[in-house]
Amino acid sequence: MSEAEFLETYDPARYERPSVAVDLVLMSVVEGATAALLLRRDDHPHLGAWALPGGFVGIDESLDNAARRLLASKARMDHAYVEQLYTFGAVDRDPRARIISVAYFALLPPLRFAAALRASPELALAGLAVSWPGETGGPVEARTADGEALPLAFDHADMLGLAVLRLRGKLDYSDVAFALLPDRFTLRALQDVHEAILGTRLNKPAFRRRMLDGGRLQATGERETGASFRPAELYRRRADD
Amino acid sequence: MSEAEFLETYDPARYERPSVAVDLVLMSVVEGATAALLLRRDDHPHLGAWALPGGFVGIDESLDNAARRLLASKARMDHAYVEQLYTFGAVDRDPRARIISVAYFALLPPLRFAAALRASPELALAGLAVSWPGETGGPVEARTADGEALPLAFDHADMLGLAVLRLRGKLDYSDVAFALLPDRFTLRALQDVHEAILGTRLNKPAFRRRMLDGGRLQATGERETGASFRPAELYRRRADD
DNA sequence: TGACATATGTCCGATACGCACATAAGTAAA
DNA sequence: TTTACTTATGTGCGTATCGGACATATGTCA
Repeated sequence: MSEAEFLETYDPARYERPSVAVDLVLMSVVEGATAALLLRRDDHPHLGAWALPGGFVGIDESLDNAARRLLASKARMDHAYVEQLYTFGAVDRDPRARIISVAYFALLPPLRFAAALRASPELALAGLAVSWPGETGGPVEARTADGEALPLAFDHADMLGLAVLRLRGKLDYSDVAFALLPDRFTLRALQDVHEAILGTRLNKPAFRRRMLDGGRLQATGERETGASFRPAELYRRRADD
Repeated sequence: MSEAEFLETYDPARYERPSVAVDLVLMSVVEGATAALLLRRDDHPHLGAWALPGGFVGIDESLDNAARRLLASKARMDHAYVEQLYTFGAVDRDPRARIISVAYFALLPPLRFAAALRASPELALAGLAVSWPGETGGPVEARTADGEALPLAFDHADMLGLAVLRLRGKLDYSDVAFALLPDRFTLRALQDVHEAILGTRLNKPAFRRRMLDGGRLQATGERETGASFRPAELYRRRADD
């Protein structure tokens, strides 16, 4: 039997299949704290709770493309840093049906994040309240700017927790921090991003040394404007070799 | 409309659904090198190529349970270290149909690995030939003990590559190395596991200091037997506090 | 011109690591 | 019994890195 003949006789309908969805953690650092964009559910289940933007994966669409399509449709964004997080497959995670969800996260610099928020009025900004230190892991709460807790739908608190955990783990050896900053930024702004993600304060001289010796930064010779004190030099991410 | 009423009217069949499978990287360290268990395909597609053990996810079965079920059925094993790796969702990754595969890896100590190999004669031991240094990432080749390359089916070379990458990344701050060793082991055996995973040689006194100062080891007072030279002390993993 | 706030740079002590080397403790051969 | 041999175990030293205190630089603003 040739491969072509085999394919004609293969019947994938023999197995009952689950639905597959993608959920998207749209992250940024706003005023020194990590934040994500949430959608208030106006349908059952979890009516009134807050959920990550998501949608079902098309039958002719890769997982990565589904994530990018959601990024474009929910946040009117392209060219963001997008990475697959984890796949959630508990049987009862969605009471409607058996739905397996592949969680992705996307990193947006502050201006794009704010623009996405303006472009889609149904989106709300939620600050992430991480109650565990370091790389412990666990669910993460969402709060309004006033500190009010936003109830999260499904297992989305776990998705937020994994996003924070992944960011913390990749901070030292990848370029995720740069994806959360404009093209040009000061070392102080870079340190603010690190501190927001890690949830700790960092020693300033040591941080500067580490970044400058790391060779991933390039000085522009320009300085920030608008400061009422000595303006800091602007750096950009060095192009990959 | 109550949530119960909503659920009655919800129709998941509106969307055409992909099949969801789990593939399992059964890993160990054998004779100083990383190895995995492969299955020779006797069906189309990729007839004759080598594939990871895998299977479809039952409609009433969580992803984690599907991975454990495969571990039990393919390797007659339970109680192994099992962790989700990544979900592969390219549209054309399987010519039969749209099949999304959630890759898991399981870590087996050498004796269990050999027992699984004996218990399932259709399984073959494949050495992993990692052609990239450090945390670069990329596909990984499988070889027989003679060095002969085993052609891999589907995107399974990428799954093997991700398993190696994940192991390298977690080696320093997690207990994955202990999952690849018997209950009692010498520092030399622990170093061999580290070197096999990292693909580099490590400095012996520095490695010993790092492990002993790390506080995750507990000396047993016993010594290895059968060596024709000074026997090393046996350690065990310290119970979590 | 001087106060002020932050940026930038320097110095010092503590710690971790690579590495060379010394010593210990078994087996096996002389 | 003694000696050679091999690996385990321990020590000392130079180097790199980091936290932290401190000094200096450079802008705005009164």
